[in-house]
Order: sequence, then structure tokens, then C-alpha cells
Amino acid sequence: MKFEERLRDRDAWSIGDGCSAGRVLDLLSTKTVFLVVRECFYGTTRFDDFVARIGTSAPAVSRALKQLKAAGIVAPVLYREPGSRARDEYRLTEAGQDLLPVFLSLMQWGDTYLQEGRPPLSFVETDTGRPIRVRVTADAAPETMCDDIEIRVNPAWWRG
Amino acid sequence: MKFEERLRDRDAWSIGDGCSAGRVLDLLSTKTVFLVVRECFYGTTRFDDFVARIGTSAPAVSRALKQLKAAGIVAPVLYREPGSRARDEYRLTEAGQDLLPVFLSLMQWGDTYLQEGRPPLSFVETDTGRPIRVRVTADAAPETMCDDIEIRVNPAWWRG
DNA sequence: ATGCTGGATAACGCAAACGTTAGTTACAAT
DNA sequence: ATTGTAACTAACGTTTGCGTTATCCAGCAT
Repeated sequence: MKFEERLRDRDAWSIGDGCSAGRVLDLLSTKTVFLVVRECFYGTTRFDDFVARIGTSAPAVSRALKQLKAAGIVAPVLYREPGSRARDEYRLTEAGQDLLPVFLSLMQWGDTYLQEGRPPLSFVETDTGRPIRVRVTADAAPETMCDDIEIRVNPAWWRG
Repeated sequence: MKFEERLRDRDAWSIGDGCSAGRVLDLLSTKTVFLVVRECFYGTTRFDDFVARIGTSAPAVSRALKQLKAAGIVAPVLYREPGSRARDEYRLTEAGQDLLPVFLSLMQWGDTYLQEGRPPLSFVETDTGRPIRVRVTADAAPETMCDDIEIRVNPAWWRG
């Protein structure tokens, strides 16, 4: 990547902590926070399910959800099981859903470089079955939304 | 996102720590590590420049570079300034350059949600000037490589 | 040889995040 | 009213990462 003319001398300017990437990393500061977001994309909504599926402790999830609520990435939604009291479940806000490229690009890189070519899961367009990728492009390619993505499992990983 | 039929019951299976996203987060574990990668994309190669431009301490950069070297994301390259001894500079490997979607998607989200619509920097295709975006798509849109991206500054942020 | 300098790291105290344990809350059941 | 339970959360000791300081190391200069 090249800087435009007046930015070439990197010692002559700074945006300091104004950098968007840096700011995001202050919100998504820990691995647990990221994994909660991942589980949200996978459809997990309830506290104990986050704990079980991430394989972490309840306080870690509690702290992560607190941060994510504060950041406007997840929002609590009341629900009521018959015969139980009302509780909160946690759902991605629009801002949260817009983290999809972050999530998928991490996944994509890991699939390429950490799985020896055998990604456990793959993501395809529900309607067409075409594989989804994250692309850096200037083209106005039609973007696939969360709701139109289906997750499939690599047979090599599948043991019912 | 929906799981394919046999994955619907989330309590009946688990890929545990095989998840690519989780594995990547073990490598890119800290904010400093991410920021070093960011600086690599911005063309920074030398130890002291990382320290100055990230605004962190030398040992933090040392630790981050050690991790990134071990992960194969940056590689040391010898260089020699006239009148000085040979030293290492640090450059992204191919694997490192493939983190571009991760970096840009973080930036893009931050630009949208943490900058009140005034992103400090924007990324355009060098040849055409068209703005670059990270897209989740099944379309075979042509991808723009690192080397074809130019970084421009938002006038509101510019104070030479 | 001795000192000097830029590049990088070890040592160590401090702060942040983790997991274990224990406690709290808001109900349903009896 | 009392007990039971699911869903959290506070308290707290341990681990991990950070920044400050001090040190090391290689090679150029004298």
C-alpha cells in the first residue's frame, strides 16, 4: 500500500489513537469477546450456551457480554419459556451483524494457513450453494447477508 | 446464518479448538500484535519506527515481532545502511499480506461505527481512484492487492 | 584495545483478564 | 412461607501482558 503524496513522510504526521482499527481493538479486546461474537453469528443467544460452546467460564462470558452491550454490538432481548421467568437472550444488533467481514476474514485466513487445507466448516450462499469469500475489491459485487449464508461441515471433521 | 441439517443441534457436536477463527486469535492475541501488522501494511519495516508510530514500548514490539515471526506472518530481511552494521527489517510474508481483509474489515467497521462518519483515512485503487471495500460475496469480483491500494487522508483530519 | 551508538532483549513491578468458588436474584413449585 | 433452580455476578487468587529500567550485543570510530 502507498500513501498519497503528502502522507509519504510518516514521521511528519500521526493520527494517533484516531485510527479506526485501533479503536475497534479496544472494543474487541480479548479472545473471549471475539468468540462470543462468533457464537452470535452461529445463532447462540443464551448465557449458558455461550459458556458451554465457547468452553470458557461464566464470568468470562458475563464480562464479554457486558462489553459487547456497552459497545452496541449485542442487545438483550426478553424471552419467556413457559413455566419459567422472563430472561434476556443476546442478539447481534445491526452494528454487530456488520462484524461479519471481520469474523469471516479471520476464519478464512485460519482456514488457509492453520488447517493444512482442511477447513472444518465452509460457508455457502443458501440459495445457490456458491461458496462465500471475503474480498477486498472496488467492484460493486452484491454482498451476501448473514441470513443468506449456510454453514456446512467438512466430512473429515464430522463424527456425529 | 443457518447450519446445514445435521449441524442444527448445536449440543450434539463440537469442533472444539479446531475453529479457524479461534486459532487465529491465538496468534493475533493482543492489540499490539495487530497494530504491528497494521504498520507493516503501512510500509513500516524497522524496529524503532514500529515503536514510534504505534506509540508503545520497545519490549512490546519485540514480543509482538517474535510472535509474528513464529507464526510466519512477518519475516526478517537483512539490510545495511552505509556506515552501519547489517540489521533486520521486518516484512510481511505472503501469509501476512493475506491478512489484508482482516485489517481492512476492522478498519471499515471502525470507520462506520466509531468515527461519526468521518474516517481519518480512506483506501482507493491506485489506478482508478475507486474506493476499496471489504465485501462478503459469492461473486468472483476481482480482488485488489496491497500494492494497488493508495491511502488518502480525510481533510478534516489533516493538519500538516 | 577501548569507547560509542543504534538495535534489541532480559528483569521486574504493575495492571488487566482469567477461572474457581461462593453468593445473589427472581421466579416456580409445593 | 419455604425450598429449589436457572441465570447470572461479585470476590479473589493466579496468570498473562505491559511499560520502565537496565543490560546486552555487534560493529564502527578513535
